[in-house]
Amino acid sequence: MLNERSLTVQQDCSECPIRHRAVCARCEGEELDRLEEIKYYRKFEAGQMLIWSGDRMDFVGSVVSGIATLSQTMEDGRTQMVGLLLPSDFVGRPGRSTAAYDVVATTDLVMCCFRKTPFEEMMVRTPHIAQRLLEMTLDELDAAREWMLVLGRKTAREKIASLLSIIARRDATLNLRTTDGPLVFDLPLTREAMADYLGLTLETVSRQISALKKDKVILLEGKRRVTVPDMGRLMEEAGDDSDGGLLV
Amino acid sequence: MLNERSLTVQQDCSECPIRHRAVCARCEGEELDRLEEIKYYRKFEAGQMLIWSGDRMDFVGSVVSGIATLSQTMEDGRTQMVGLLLPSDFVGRPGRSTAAYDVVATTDLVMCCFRKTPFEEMMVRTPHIAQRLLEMTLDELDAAREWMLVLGRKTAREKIASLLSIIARRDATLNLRTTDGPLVFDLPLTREAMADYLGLTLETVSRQISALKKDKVILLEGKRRVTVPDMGRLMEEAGDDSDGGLLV
DNA sequence: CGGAGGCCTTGACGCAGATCAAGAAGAGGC
DNA sequence: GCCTCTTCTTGATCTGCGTCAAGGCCTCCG
Repeated sequence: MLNERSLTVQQDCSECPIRHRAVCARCEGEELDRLEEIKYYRKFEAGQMLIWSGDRMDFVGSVVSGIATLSQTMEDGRTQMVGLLLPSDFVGRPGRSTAAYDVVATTDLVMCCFRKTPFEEMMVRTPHIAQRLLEMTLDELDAAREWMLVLGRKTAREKIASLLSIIARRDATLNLRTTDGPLVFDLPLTREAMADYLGLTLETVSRQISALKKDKVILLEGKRRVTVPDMGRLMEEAGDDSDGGLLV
Repeated sequence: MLNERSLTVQQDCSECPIRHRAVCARCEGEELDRLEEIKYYRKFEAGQMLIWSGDRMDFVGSVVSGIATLSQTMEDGRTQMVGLLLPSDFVGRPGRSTAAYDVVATTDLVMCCFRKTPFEEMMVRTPHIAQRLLEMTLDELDAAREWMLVLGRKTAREKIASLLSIIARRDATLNLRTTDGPLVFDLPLTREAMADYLGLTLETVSRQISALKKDKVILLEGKRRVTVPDMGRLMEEAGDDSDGGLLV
């Protein structure tokens, strides 16, 4: 168990892979220099808990690489994932001192952190940061609302298809693929994490994935590698209009 | 049917009931004067559709009085409410030209509107607006995530209790009541709207309300007037910790 | 090589909530 | 007053998904 280990690495902002999508995207010149001064990196291992709901938060930051999940747990153990944190996503809330959710790394993870107080001070003086953060927050709000429809009204099969199509689309944009060929990607989540995201049990997730495979909507290679031969078909299964996909 | 009727009224910002909670909350002096210049009021009737998902949006604004709902509908008619708009809540998204959701007035409604382009221009020059909007958006995001737990993991009874406790708490803060006496309030939603919010059918909503009444968790006077004799009890039924309520 | 522990799949069964259906309770309108 | 329309309640039945249980397939480690 290397639990509390969080390594430090260094990197120049100008070479940062999330430079133009993260909270710093609009900053240039002096603003960026100032951010560069106060930033520091932290590295986490797959499975490690970054933040416990209710804990004091003394930093905020961006995911540089890897994937983390945001989730809530009830006293009796029922848990619901409320967000998926991908590279460039922002963690923490300026103006709030304790964390509202559990944050767990599902893969090895690198974060670019800022101590909260200096960051908050900077936000007041640097409108570019607040503007970008507003834009990102509005996108997250849209994603959360889209997900409310999934959780509230879709069947188990539609839920799985929705999740797969989101991951597929995201993967396609990250890797700059065209959407007309068959898509191939790896599931970044266990069946249990998928269940927590979708409001299902892991058995139901497994059954529905098997069903989609049997019906040739997807192909599986091992348990994690998915091929989508026809994206339109998958989106039909998700119950979405095949034209307008709102989510990132 | 007085469908497209939208009356104009006038009011001074200094006497506005939402002056200190809406998007304009942080503005003073010249900033407020400028906002006052470009604002205009619109009035809608209960049941009227303010905005259709996909429509061009040429304004943004704040709910001054009344209640509206934000919802999404699938092609086959399944609908999910994704937000409840109360006085001071903001409608519309700067930087986006079409509406993402349907907005419907559930009671008579007054909105304080700004044409989108002038508002966007003002936002760039007036950090106080963007700051306040960021704060409000973060609150909404928290509310949406809280609701994801309700939709994904709670039972029908817990869902109803969750909704009632949110409405009760909200009503208590608006009317400055203490939380220890019995609370009385009117449901602002039909059973069907509650079902759309909770991801249930209206029959299930009706049955669970009857069950909570039978178990003396709530008392009913007519179909809409609710009394909560013991708020702690209601929150237990909602599956929440009886101390920490995160929602507004 | 064999055993242990994660992760995943599949089957059998039960139940919470959906669906279908009938009718009650109000609120207007005439 | 009665009629109509909307909203709500309640009952009977059905079904999708949860629950419980068994076992398969990895990978890691001795």
